[in-house]
Amino acid sequence: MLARYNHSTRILLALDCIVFGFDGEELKLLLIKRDFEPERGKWSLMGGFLNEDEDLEVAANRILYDLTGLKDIYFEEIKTFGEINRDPVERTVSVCFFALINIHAHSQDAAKAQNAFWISLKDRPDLIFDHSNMVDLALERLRYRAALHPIGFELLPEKFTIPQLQKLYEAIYDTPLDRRNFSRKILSTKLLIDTGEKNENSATKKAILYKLDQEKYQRQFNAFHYFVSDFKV
Amino acid sequence: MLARYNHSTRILLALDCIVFGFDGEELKLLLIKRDFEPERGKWSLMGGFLNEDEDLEVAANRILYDLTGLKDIYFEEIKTFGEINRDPVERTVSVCFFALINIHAHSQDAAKAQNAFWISLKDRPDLIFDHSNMVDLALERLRYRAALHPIGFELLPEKFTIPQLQKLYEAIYDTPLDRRNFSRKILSTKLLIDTGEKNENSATKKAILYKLDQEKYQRQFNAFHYFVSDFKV
DNA sequence: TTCAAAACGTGTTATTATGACACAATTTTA
DNA sequence: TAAAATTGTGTCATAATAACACGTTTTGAA
Repeated sequence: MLARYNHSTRILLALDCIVFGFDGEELKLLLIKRDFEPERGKWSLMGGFLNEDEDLEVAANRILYDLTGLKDIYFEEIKTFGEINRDPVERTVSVCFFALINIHAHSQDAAKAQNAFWISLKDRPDLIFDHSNMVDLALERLRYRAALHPIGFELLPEKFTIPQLQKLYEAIYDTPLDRRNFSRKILSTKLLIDTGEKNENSATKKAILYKLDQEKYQRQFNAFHYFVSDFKV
Repeated sequence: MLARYNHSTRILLALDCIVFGFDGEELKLLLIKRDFEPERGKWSLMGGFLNEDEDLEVAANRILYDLTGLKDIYFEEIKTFGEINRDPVERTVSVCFFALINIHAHSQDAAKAQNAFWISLKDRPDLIFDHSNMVDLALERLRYRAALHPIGFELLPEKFTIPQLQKLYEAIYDTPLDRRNFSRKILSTKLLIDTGEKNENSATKKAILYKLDQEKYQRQFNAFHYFVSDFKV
């Protein structure tokens, strides 16, 4: 054994992830129906432990990949939960983060292997440990971020319409938004490119399909936009 | 030994804290001149290890108390740093947070006991490990938060003038602000109460001393205010 | 074939917020 | 007593916002 610090407490470090998805109508969570101990049969977030030879960020990507089959997922760290008794099995400190994915793009097989299911936010069950608190905080953070930064696009397919984007924002904030003001706001960011196509799935007037200007998105990511202008955190 | 998870990796968990202070002119950091190993003689952030019987948040308060003699300090978690080789002594994951204190209110004795000194942000030395990255991130986060939330008050004494507050914001963003627009902005929040007193230390026109409307501050904390309206994150 | 219903795209207007700038008042000191 | 520094308040043109109206496209029922 090499040199070590003279401090006895070494702790199991977990990561727990809130995965948000959007089906066009509602905001959803990818939750695990546990077929393993502890708390078998109950619902929880997807999680895992940090390995000895693994960066924390690498571990987060690994856990997301195991759950969704996707790489390069958008995620943000939220908070590290470290109450003594948060895990009844053993003292565990958990680094918690949320991820945004296109609900139609992930691997069904990967989700199935983890016994994971999409659950509407409005129907969310009680979760084990402090996972419900984590979801509360994730939702708060998502609202905070999405009000100012264009992260909502991460939840949509490559091509999307402005009404779809609006429905997403309405789902995130659980509030109706004015169609005309929202459209003006979004278009003023110049982040959207008209693909020339229209949404053929519509039963009424077909909406214009846009795609994100990826280059401008990366460049302007940190500029405030106030997507939901009357939103108070 | 009670039940444990079947996972071998248990890790030393550290906390590192960026303490910001403001002396009326410049934004400063409370840094440690290390008289202990490792990296004796170099500069670092104040830190410590999480104890077995201690909540993470309690540990953060303990570390801040040991450094400043203050309780109920304003602090926010920033990020958990978990790269494999971030600490050359032993794998250590560090929960990093920043704190804001009134530079004149803390205990000189406590700081002296920790060999801590106030260093202007502009003169900041290289720090050990990844502590310089932590400071960068803390500053970014402070700017982000202070642009939208009235946390700047945490750095000032109980009674302060609007010009003092403006100097603080100018120090945080390292940019000049328009005196008249800033004043209008701040007063429009209705967070300031005129104490009826004036700043007797001034060599010219004495500015009005205000105090924070604590009740309204707590209530409105999460409302956006855009204190620095042309600030881009 | 036509018309009603639903959803989409764009425009108008009053109000408020912002950014740039001017001027008068206070205090100390030369 | 006047100059210099600093503070408090005001103005104005422009931009952003919130509330609201109208015409267009598309489907499907009459």
